[in-house]
Amino acid sequence: MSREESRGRPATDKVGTICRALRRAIIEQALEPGAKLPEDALGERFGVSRTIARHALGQLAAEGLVELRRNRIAVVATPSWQEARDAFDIRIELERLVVRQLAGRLTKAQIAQLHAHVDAEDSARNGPDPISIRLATEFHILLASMTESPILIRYVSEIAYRCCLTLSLFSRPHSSECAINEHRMLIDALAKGDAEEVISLMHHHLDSVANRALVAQSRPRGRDIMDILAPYAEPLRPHAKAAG
Amino acid sequence: MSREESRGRPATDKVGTICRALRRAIIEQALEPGAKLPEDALGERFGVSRTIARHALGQLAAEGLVELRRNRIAVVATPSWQEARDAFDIRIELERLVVRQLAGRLTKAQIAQLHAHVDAEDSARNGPDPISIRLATEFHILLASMTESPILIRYVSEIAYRCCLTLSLFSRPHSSECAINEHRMLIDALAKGDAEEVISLMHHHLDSVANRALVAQSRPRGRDIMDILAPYAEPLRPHAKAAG
DNA sequence: GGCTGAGAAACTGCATGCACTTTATATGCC
DNA sequence: GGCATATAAAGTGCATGCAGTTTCTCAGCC
Repeated sequence: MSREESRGRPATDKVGTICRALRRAIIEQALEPGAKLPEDALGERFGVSRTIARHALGQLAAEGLVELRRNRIAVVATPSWQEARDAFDIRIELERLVVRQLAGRLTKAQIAQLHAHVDAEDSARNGPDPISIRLATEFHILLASMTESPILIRYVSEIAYRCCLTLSLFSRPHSSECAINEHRMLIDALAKGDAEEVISLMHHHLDSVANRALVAQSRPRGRDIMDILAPYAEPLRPHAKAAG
Repeated sequence: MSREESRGRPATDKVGTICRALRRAIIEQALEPGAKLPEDALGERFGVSRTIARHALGQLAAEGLVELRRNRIAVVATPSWQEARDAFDIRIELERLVVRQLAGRLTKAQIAQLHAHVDAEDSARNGPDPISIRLATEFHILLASMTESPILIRYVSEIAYRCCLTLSLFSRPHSSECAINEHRMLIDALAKGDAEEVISLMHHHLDSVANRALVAQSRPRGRDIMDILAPYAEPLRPHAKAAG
């Protein structure tokens, strides 16, 4: 960890800056799913050229936060309910790896850091939903980052952001108390070092989050018109629109 | 799966074309880890401008196949032994999801397709190593693609490619017979539908592959000089080279 | 009034050009 | 000859410009 600072903040990494900004805006729902992201506007806003903005959009698309359609304006991704479910399934497995690796191996400083983060979640509890959702997400990313496994960190972050995005789509007014409590229990179990217990707690926790959010395919708020109307659609005439 | 063709082959997707080509070249070891990838050369080779080549490199870097250092020529990634180990750990979990979801749910056509692929692996057995490694990797990707879960497919593909890359770094002359046999057993178990058995088989299979490749930190062939020399380094003088 | 279609505006796809950084080469010095 | 330094070559970082596509706007028509 000496000369490999590669992922730090290399001098003036404009693309990275824009990515971070957009990522945050998206998970805080400042940019809702479906929101348009024209290269020009982005570039102008961040004081760079379209080239850079475009590159950043490409990265975000690779992470699944942005949808890129040829010759069309990029938009914030709107995951389907099924994709959300899949994302959570994957996330559960990945975070299982995280806690398995971390159980009983955290330093005092790290445990303090985790507690501090949950404290922050606590203070934000009565604030706007998006903020507490973001903080909850970042708790998991903080956890992952303690594994010091770059690959695991990247995947957990990515999938956590994606889940965060779907939360904003499907979740009702967010109820964060229980989640915060579960975070605290998680920390305690990690400190105690009982791997089995931690894994079970994490599984239960993520399952709860997913279920609180995705129960019964709750009305997909910003979803595509075609999907929303699907149950209402009477077969008029085989109109051969997208028959392929 | 009607109007969402987004990831198909949109008209003339130059970036995607270059990505696919490079990806394949990398996992077939036509481009070894550490190989330089100058934007100019790439652009010229594929008949596009640097802009496009650059964009493609960005995507591959996001996948972990390419390393991008500011102001320096991009190179094919050289994962460390630890990263390789981590990658396989993650892969095991992801592929567990795949087979869990697939057990007992494959159509006859799909099973035939899988058998056909293994047949191809068989024919390539006496050919060059890189080809059989690639085919073995693609078997797993084929499997993943049958889940029809875009997220899972993407993650499994990505991690499989990464593992494939590390195989080329650490593996001794590749011995593929057993892997092929394990693939066949996997298909049979999937067809039979015993989820537990399939999961166990897959776990064992991937573990074997990882161990065959990564035993005892076998000499990292193309690794960084500094790492190779680390065990030999005597503390000369605190030269304050990269003390930060 | 509502629908259709032509033209304008807005955007993306991509190549090219210039400034700056790194790397390779050659020169001078000891 | 061996090492440091200057200089050229190669390469990246980024902005800009043009062509082609999509989307918006509004006049014309039923």
